[in-house]
Formats: sequence, structure tokens, C-alpha cells
Amino acid sequence: MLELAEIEHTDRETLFAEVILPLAILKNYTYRVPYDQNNAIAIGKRVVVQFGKSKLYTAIVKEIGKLAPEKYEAKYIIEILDDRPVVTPKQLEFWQWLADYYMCNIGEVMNAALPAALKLASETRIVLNREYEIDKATLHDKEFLIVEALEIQPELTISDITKLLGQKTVMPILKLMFEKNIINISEEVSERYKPRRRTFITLNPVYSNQDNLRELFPILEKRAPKQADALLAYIKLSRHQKNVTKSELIEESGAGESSIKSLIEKEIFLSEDRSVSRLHFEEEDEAGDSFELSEQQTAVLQSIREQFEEKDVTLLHGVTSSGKTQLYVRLIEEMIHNGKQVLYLLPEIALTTHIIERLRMYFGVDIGVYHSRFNDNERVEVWQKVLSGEYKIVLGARSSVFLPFADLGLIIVDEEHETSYKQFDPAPRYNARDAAIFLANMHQGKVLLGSATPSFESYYNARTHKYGFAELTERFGGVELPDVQVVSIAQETKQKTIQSHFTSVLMEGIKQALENKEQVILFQNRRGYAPILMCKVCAYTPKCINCDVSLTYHKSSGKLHCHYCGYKEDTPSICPACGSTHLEYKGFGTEKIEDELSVLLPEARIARMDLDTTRSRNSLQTILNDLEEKKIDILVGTQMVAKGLDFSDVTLIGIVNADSLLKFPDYRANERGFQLLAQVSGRAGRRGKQGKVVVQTYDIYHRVLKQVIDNDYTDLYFTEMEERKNFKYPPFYRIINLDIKHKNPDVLYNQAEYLGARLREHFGERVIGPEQPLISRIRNYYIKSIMLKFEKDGISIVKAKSVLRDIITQYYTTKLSTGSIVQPDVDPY
DNA sequence: AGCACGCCGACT
DNA sequence: GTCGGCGTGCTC
Repeated sequence: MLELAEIEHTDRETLFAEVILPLAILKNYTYRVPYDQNNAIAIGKRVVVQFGKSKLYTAIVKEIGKLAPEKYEAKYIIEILDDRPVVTPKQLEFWQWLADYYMCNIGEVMNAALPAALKLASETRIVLNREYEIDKATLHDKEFLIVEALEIQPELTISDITKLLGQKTVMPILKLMFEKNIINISEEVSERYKPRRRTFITLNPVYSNQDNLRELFPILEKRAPKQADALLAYIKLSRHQKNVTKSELIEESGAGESSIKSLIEKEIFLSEDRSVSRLHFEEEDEAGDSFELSEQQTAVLQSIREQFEEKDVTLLHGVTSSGKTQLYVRLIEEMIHNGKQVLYLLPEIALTTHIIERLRMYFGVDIGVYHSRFNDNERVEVWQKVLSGEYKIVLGARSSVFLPFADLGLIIVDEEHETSYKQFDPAPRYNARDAAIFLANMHQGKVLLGSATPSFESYYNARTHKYGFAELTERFGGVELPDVQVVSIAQETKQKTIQSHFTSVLMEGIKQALENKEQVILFQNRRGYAPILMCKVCAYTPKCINCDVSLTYHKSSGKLHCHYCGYKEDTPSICPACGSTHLEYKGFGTEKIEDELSVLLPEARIARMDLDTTRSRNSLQTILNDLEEKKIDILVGTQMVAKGLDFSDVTLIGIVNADSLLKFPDYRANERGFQLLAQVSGRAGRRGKQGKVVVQTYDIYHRVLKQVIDNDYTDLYFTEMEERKNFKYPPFYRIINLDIKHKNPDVLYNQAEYLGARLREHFGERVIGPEQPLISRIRNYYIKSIMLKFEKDGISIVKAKSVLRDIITQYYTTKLSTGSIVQPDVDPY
């Protein structure tokens, strides 16, 4: 196998390219390079190949060689799509590492890594780009044909287009049309991420001279009184605010849009369109503007720099609002100065306009932003700009570790403990935080992990000096930590002071906040209305027909929903088992909280934020806008409200039921519970006013609650670590889970037992199970799981994985494995 | 992932 | 007697 550069005068030679196909298949496949393409082929370029009887795929060239495969006749590459490689050799190495580490196929990694528009396949659907006005006169014949066809039939697949044009090579045409923005890839959920734009009005500087202004007034008053009103309103508004928007001006003056337009035409007003942050951050921005680091921040920054001298990874433990972002900005600045690239990773939900604008403010517009709310065109654009080196800084979610960086100096992983960094379905089941560490290492760059509540793994690595460690203990600008109050649900129930799900303490707090025109967030970690519908007579509960779970009642749809497969059915009015009409809703979710609260507080403006209300287009931004504009008094939400969002006027947070956070059967329950509670609590309070958190629970003496009140992370850490050690859990042990699935539970039982036995032959006591998971059937597949616990030293994890891989491969060759799926999950959550 | 080949049930 | 169900195996 050789590089292009080594190949000279190869016109006569036959070259073969080993390619990666975007499929979950075990091997890579070798294709023959057409003679006239010998100079065009290169590693990292995309090629179109036929795979199987009729399918065309975009594949990536992994290696180029001269030897013809012995056992088969290689097919020809149909075409080479790129003039320059779109994937770098470093990325290919990274892909291979991910595939090995997370025990999946490199094709699956490719699938996750490449934006859809870079891997057009024959079943990819093409649509017209509605944001582009097509001038048909400029189109070539074939482009014209495609556009015409798309006007009749809004979606065409690539094979449709092949038939339409009557030729096999359609990709170059489509590629060109894609680049000219004529067409788009059809996506089910392509939600264009639009920054909010506002028109700002300023007075022409000519009129800052009082005399000129005095001259202007009488003329306007006479000829256009409305315009004079607008001008007056502007002067009034600008007296106490820096920026005046057009809409504010219209509202204040009572003048119409047209009056303002004429003033702009007369060049009395100047207008400018600017995108504005969706969230209120004036106070924080002020802190950012002055950009003076506190004494502690300066010391910590210096300490991080020193630790980077010796260590590749440093953990920054900083309480909420301690100004971690300001340190990041400093470090980014230094890296850019040294000509290196920086990747700033954030959980998806925390990627709001605010943080983007803030960084753009510091570093100008050359910041790439990459997340799933971007449509595919935009994703490809970011990809290309990272590849060309135009973007030095990328701000992105999990998948941005896949961008084609050339020289990464630093990766910042903010909120490093966030479980959303781990992808669960589909493969690759990778953790972007851990992948980032490997990626940085490949570039000889550094990693900074930041969190107010670090994951135990990272904290442990820091304590054992594998990672560097730095700590910010003061809240920036002296903002106080909120006052956390634990309230007993049991006691209030006994005293009958509880109203539906709200204790008197919480209720009083809400009323107080509403009176003060402050905002409230209520947190309930369950969506829907009621998780269980139960017959009072025979205790029957409706279950999902595909999964082993009870159905959740959703009042908004009036139906019972399955949260695992999406199945819905009508709510029965009589019990299907015994015919009784006494059906009762048990438990409660965000929908019910919202509902009951609106009865108790009819005048309050209540909104809900959970998966159901944010699924549709722009709905997340709408909710955030409404909150910012004070159109919402109380926001009821799931986890979502806790993750990285900052609302400056929220003074009260209510945890409706803390027990559901702390009592689930998982060794991480306490760690997660603490993180979530600490995070939600961090949302309360603002400068000059201490926030308040009310935690409702049945178990007021729960250890973790005390640790939350005291904000004592280290106490949590040490108590939990003792258990982790005793029960052989991370960070002392590495875990690999095997999920075995089959449609028939009896067959599955035998398969799982067989696999378990085979594994035990090699790994002995390290094998736990097979066990029945909490939810034993999803989407009609029964599930068994086997857990493997490997001690950190004494066994090579690489070797163990290779043995494991062999066992799975061998298992698939046996007749017993028929119909079963084995899914490894490395470092599961 | 697709698609074809292949072996058992309800239909013209 | 055939159409078609989806189980299984292969794709350079």
C-alpha cells in the first residue's frame, strides 16, 4: 500500500483502492481504479462504487495498492468525487481507533462522522432548495431536467435521477447543483438554526449636534408629525438605553413602520440588522467586557498553563458561575496566537446563541459552529471551512470531534460529566469526551475538562495525578450560592398542607416570586401526564405491545404513549381486563404538573419544556425567547431545564420529587442525582439576590440531599468511591456491556447462557450475568445483558477486547446464533 | 444496509 | 398447483 506521492508514471499500472463503505459490515472492500484515474485517486477522497447488485454508495478511499485481489475480480470505481481529499489521514486513524475501542465497524464510524451530504447514496432523496431562486436560463440541460422533475415531484432519489437522465454518472452534476445551492438533501428533521435578528436604529451622527437637531424638528413637525414623534421617542429611549430596536421605537412613538422607513431614507435614522442573543446576559456580558480576571482566576489560569507543560489533560473543577468561560477564552486566545486550532465541546442543549455570540464577540466571525440543529448544507460548509483552515475555532456538540482538523492545539470539554457526550444508539457508542482525549493526543494537543460536578472518572484521574487539576471555588462577582431547602412530602401530606404535588413551602415560594415579578422553574424528571394508568379493581395496567413497559398517559394527545418505541393507543374508559370503570392515573409527569399548577394559580403564565414540547421546529428557541421576554412566569421541565441554560431572572427552583432522581437501580444514581440537583440549583439566583431551591422528597435524610445542601462534592466523592471499589465499578474497573437481543425469549435465553459460558471460560469471575435488564423487551426484541468488569491493571483491555471480539465472531458462526443481535457497549452509561 | 435466494402457508 | 411470507447469507 502506498501514498499517491510514491506512485509515478502509473498510467500503465492497475491500481486498487481499499474503501470504507458507510455500512455496518465487517470488512473493507477493494475496487479497481480506472486507468485514466490513476492520477486522481488519493486516500481520503470520496468515490462512488457499486456494492451488491444495484446499490451505489459513496465510499472513502482508505488505502491504495497495486496488488490485484486474488480471490475475486474487483469492480471498477464508478467515479472519484473530490479534487482534494475530504477526510485527512489523521481522521482515518481516529476512525479506526474509535472502531477498535468501541467495538464497532469503521463503516458505522464513517456514518456518524460524515455529514449526510458528503455521502450521497442511491436512496438519498434530493429536494429543491426553497431558499434559492432558480434562474432557469443559467441551468444546463441536465440541471434543467432535474429541476423540472423536482417541481412536479418534490422528492427524487438518486436512482430516480439516474433513470431520468439515462446515465450512470449523475453525482458530478448533483454535486455541482448542491454547491450552487439549487438542491438539498431531504432530511426529516432539518431545522435551520436561525440566530434572532433585530433591526437597531441609531441617529445619524450629524444630528448629535444640537443645532442641527433643532433645525430638523420644526420641518418634520409640520410636514410629517408622525416622523417627529418617532424622533422624539428615539431621543427619549436612547437617554437610558444603549441600543434602540426598531420595534421598541414603533411601540414607544406610536408611529408606523413607514414613518421610520422614511426617516431612514432621509438618512436621519441609520438602521442596522444585527443578530442578538436569545438569552439575557447583560450582567454577565459586562463581566466579560471588562474581562478582568479575579485574583483566583488569574492564579488558576497560570496553574492550568503549568500543568499543561507536563500533562495532556487537566480537569478544571469550578463551582457554577465561577467564570470558567473566561478562562477558556484566555486559553483559546493563546492557542490561536500560536497558530493552532481549538475545539470547544459543549452538550448539544447548551449550544445556545448566547455562548456562540459571546465567543464571536471575542474572536470575530471565524468560529465554526457544529451541531444537530444545523441542516446538512451548513454542516458541510463547516466541514469544508475546518478542512481549509478558515475556521480556527470550532464550537460544537459531540459529533464535532469528527471534523477534519489539521492542527488541534486544545480541546475544551465543558460540562465534561454530561452523559449526553456518550452516544448510545446507533453505533458507534462513543463518548466524545474520551474520544477528544485520544484526538488531542494524535495532534499533540491538550485537553481541558471543565465541570462544576466532575464525573468520578475524571476526578479520580485528577486525584491520582494522571490528569492535572485546577479548582475555582469562588463564584464570579460574588454571586451567592442558592439557599437549598428540603421539604418532607410525607409530613405535609400528613398535615394536609400539600396541594396536589406542591408542598406549602414550595407554593409560598412560588407566590412570593410571582409577586416580585420573578420567574420560577419547576423540575420534574418525567414527561407526559401520568406514567401509569391502573385499574382500581383488578390492578391491570396497559402495557406497550412492543416493549416491556407500562404506557404513559399524555393528556395533550389523549393517548397512551410508549417512551421507548413511540407506540400510541387510545386511552380505555373501561378496564380491558375486568370491565370496571375505576381507572386511576398513578404518578405524575411534567404535563400533569403544568395542568394542576394552572388550576391552583390561574393567573400565572405557565410553560412546559420537555421532549414533547421541543420536538417541533424552533420550539426550544421559542420557549427560551418567551422566558427571556418574561412572557412566562413558571417553566415546568425535565432534565432539559438543568443543562447549561442560564436564565437571569429565575429566583426559585422547585424540585417536585427528588426521590425519582436518587432511587433508580444504578451504581451511578447518587453521582447523577447530585450532579442534576447541583446543576438545577445553579440556575437559581442572580447578582444581588440569593436564589432559592425547594427540594420536595419523602426521604429528607437522604445522604445525597445533605451533600447537595452543603454543596459538598468531595464528601459525595469519597463516600461513593468506597462503594465503587467494593462493588467493582468504574473508575476502578472498566465495564463492557453486551446486549443480546432476539425476538423469541426462549431462544434468547439459550443464546445468552451459551455466550455467558463461553465468556466465563476466558474471563472467569469478570463475567456477570446474563441478566434480565430492567426493561426486558424493546421494539419486540427481548433483551438479556452480560456485564464484563475488567480491573484497571493486571489485564490488558486491548487484549480482552480482542478476545471478546473473537468470541462474538465465533458465536455468529454457530447455528445457535440465528436471529440474534449482540451489541457491545464499551464504558456504558 | 439491501437484495436475492430459498423453503413453508393461504389463495386464484 | 402458485404467490409471497421473511429467514439467511453475501456484497469487492
